[in-house]
Amino acid sequence: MPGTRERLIDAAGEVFARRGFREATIREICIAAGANVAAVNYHFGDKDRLYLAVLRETHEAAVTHFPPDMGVSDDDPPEVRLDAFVRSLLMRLLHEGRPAWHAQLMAREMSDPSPALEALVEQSVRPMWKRLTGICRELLGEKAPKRAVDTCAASVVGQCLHYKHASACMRLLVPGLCSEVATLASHITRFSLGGIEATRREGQGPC
Amino acid sequence: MPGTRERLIDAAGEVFARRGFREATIREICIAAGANVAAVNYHFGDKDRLYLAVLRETHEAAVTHFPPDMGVSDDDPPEVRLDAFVRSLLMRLLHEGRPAWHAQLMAREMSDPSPALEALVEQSVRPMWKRLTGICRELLGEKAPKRAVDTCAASVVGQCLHYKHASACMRLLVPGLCSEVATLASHITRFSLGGIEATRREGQGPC
DNA sequence: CCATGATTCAAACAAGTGTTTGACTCGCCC
DNA sequence: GGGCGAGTCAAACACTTGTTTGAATCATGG
Repeated sequence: MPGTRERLIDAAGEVFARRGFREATIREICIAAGANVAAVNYHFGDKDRLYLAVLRETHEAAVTHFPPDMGVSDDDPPEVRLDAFVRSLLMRLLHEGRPAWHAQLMAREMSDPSPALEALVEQSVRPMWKRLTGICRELLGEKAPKRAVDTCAASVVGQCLHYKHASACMRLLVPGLCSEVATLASHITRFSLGGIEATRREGQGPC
Repeated sequence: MPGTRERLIDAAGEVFARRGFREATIREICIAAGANVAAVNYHFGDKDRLYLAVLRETHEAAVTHFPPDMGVSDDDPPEVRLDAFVRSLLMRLLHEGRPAWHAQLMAREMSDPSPALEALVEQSVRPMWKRLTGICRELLGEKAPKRAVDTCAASVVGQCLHYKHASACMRLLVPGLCSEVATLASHITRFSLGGIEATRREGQGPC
């Protein structure tokens, strides 16, 4: 049985990912960790610093378990790297268990920011964003305007995050749609490649 | 000066849209409405029924102010109707003020459901979903599998909702991107038409 | 074995929440 | 004017939240 501090981070990761920072209660976390309510204050100071510790802790677990490049190299064609990016993000968002906590915490921070958002964006989100915009720029061509690159990247991550953010609604609307992650990833990649190609053609003007 | 009941619904619409059902407090709503805390209990019974009243009230304001067809007819080509759908949804989500409350409440319900989600889906979301899947089916061709129709529709609304759900994050990532609604709508329409076309080609298999 | 510091515990605390109460005010009809 | 019902109000209630407290327990080195 690991120490109380580790059990608290484990339990807090699960509860924060499932209920969000505000909805999660220290009592629920401590019960799940088999610890006393005062343990959080003793080991971390307060709820905020426990949350920051969880963000720091889960970051590594996420990148090692779901490498953002999924094993493809920077020399592979951008279509392959886009597919790897989508597949990695979707798996992080929809998987269950510890390695998925970090992406789910990021998704929650986006739709309901806590004071930790800014640090989280700089630490975790911006590197992924840079990777994605790099892929998009390659697909759009070097002379594509920055705005086209950004909106295309937003379209890609918007499709992926939708299955997390609106999962409760989608389950009611189209039962069973969110279950097959691999199929969803294939669709999003194909859809996005088509969308990026259409954006590229538009930028070149009529010919 | 309208009656207390009307002022409460007005204030509650603004507060619920901005803070969500759980984060909004009766006291904040009552102060904004210039009413006593007991007024909610007197006029609506409890917080839940005030929330339901707000959902009912704002629904009409939304559809009359931002008609989902934006004036285009069912006989217009599906490309035009898709553009109208995207533009209408995006304006609802990103505008400020009373007519936008309903869409923002829907967006909040999706990412953080309250007991009212199911009723809201049946009343407001499913009709819009039916309209969108109809457009997608037309673009994909009649023999397109149901799953392709659903995933394409999800890709379209996912892109739109992203600018609402992740607005705090996107503001940090790409300042200024979320400001020009009309440009965003044009991009999403073009991107989606390209994505749907790619999905259609895939469905027909190699030729 | 015991002293000392780290850790745990039940209990309490202060602040905030939705809700209820009972007195009070106001307008209206007989 | 008097009674009456609808509406309003300050105050309190019951409950949950994060946090603190001070004693009890444990572990470890002398």
